Amino acid sequence: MLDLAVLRKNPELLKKKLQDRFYDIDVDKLVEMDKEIRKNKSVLDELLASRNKLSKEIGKRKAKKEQADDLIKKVNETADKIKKTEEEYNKKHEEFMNIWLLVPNMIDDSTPIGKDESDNVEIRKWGDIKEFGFKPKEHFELAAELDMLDFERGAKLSGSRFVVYKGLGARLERALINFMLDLHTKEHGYKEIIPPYIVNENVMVGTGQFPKFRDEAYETGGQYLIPTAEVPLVNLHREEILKEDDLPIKYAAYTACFRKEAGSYGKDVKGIIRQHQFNKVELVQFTKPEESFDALEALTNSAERVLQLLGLPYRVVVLSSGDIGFSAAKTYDIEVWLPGQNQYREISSCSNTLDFQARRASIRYKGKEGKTYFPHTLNGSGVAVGRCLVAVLENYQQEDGSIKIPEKLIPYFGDKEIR
RNA sequence: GGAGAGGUGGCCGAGUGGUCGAAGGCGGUUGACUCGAAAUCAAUUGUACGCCCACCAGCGUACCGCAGGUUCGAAUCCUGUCCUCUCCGCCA
Repeated sequence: MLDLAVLRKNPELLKKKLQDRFYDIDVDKLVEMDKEIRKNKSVLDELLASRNKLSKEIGKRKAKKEQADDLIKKVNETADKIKKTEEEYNKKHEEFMNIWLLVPNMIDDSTPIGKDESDNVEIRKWGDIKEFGFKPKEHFELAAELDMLDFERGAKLSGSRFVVYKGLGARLERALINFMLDLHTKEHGYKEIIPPYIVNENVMVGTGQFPKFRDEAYETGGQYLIPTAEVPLVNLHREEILKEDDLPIKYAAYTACFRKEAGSYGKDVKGIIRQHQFNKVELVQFTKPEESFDALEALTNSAERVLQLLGLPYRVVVLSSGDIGFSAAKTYDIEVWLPGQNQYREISSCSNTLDFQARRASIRYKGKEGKTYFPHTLNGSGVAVGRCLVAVLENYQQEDGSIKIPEKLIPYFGDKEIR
């Protein structure tokens, strides 16, 4: 949620920012609605004030055992008007919020303007792309030969886009999770969290999934399966006022994630690149506003270190205005090199949402002088575990179809190779 | 799943229809004392929205889990709902 001050003081800026994202929202109408709501509020407050005053007067008279019928009559005359004004105010306010919650964050000036992912800008590359003396296979071919992934049985149990990890496949996934969590908690200063996987509706609103992306979420008994640990981690401090000294707060969590992937029909149908359920290690930070962009760099670097230590080549791109997510002002995607696909694929997405989520979830902190502020929230994958497993398989495959395990992962995996 | 108790400000805790945004305590902040700290004393200390002025400030409204209702007036009464705790049952 944006600061209403933008709407009141600089609607032209908001219009431009929405245009950059190719959003079609009637800003003038919002300005008009906001004005009307404030007017209503003033009228309502005055009515209530006069009622309160009279009621107190009645109380005083009754205490003195005096008649107050004339005052009661007077108050009763305004009762109808108060009710009507209040109802109208509530209705208008709700109408306004229904639209306001659909307004995306304003992109930062460093976010390139562009219509989609083809306008993302490469920032840097890391690692040497290995020359194979043979045609590298895709991960699902390798996994099939090594009996690591079972798509048929995944489909039997749960339908398409579900998979069963088997044997060394399951072990490799688990090793990656532990490796990542240890790295972030022991070396990057994150506190490990195991959050609930099912959350309430307002929690989904807090991080920006709802109301706009309701179709993406699995619902269960009026609650929702988390599409990312970002949701419970950011909302951990919803409706709280933190202390300035508490910041920055850094959380890391491994969770399964659940997404309906509506609208991605026909995309990535083979393998585990796009699943309804997948594992992810997530990083979240709460920072002071002036520190959030430095924190975004640090958070992205922390995610990159996972790939560096595993020896997986990648590049970092900054997302364009047409590709960036709803809540983010600036986002770096980390794309890992997949030799089997012969292309870079997203393995992490690191975003600064500024105070957008903090406002939605009502997360504040009290500064040293006693004023309350909204912290900035950041989130990033550190990294997507399934896609990381794909990257390990494809980058470390040998001509005979076996997989070498990256040096740093061996203590976690317990073997030097899979064959 | 059954039975009972309870949800009040950062925390503890009083308050059962009227000057209660709410006693008291703890904590926080500021000042005095002190070379400094502790102790002590004094003052101050909720959130959101709106109005007004932006030097400090000031005014109004709402909020005592949440949503309704009764009433001139609700933290207090009524209804619904959510949550927490205790005991029993079940269970990883």
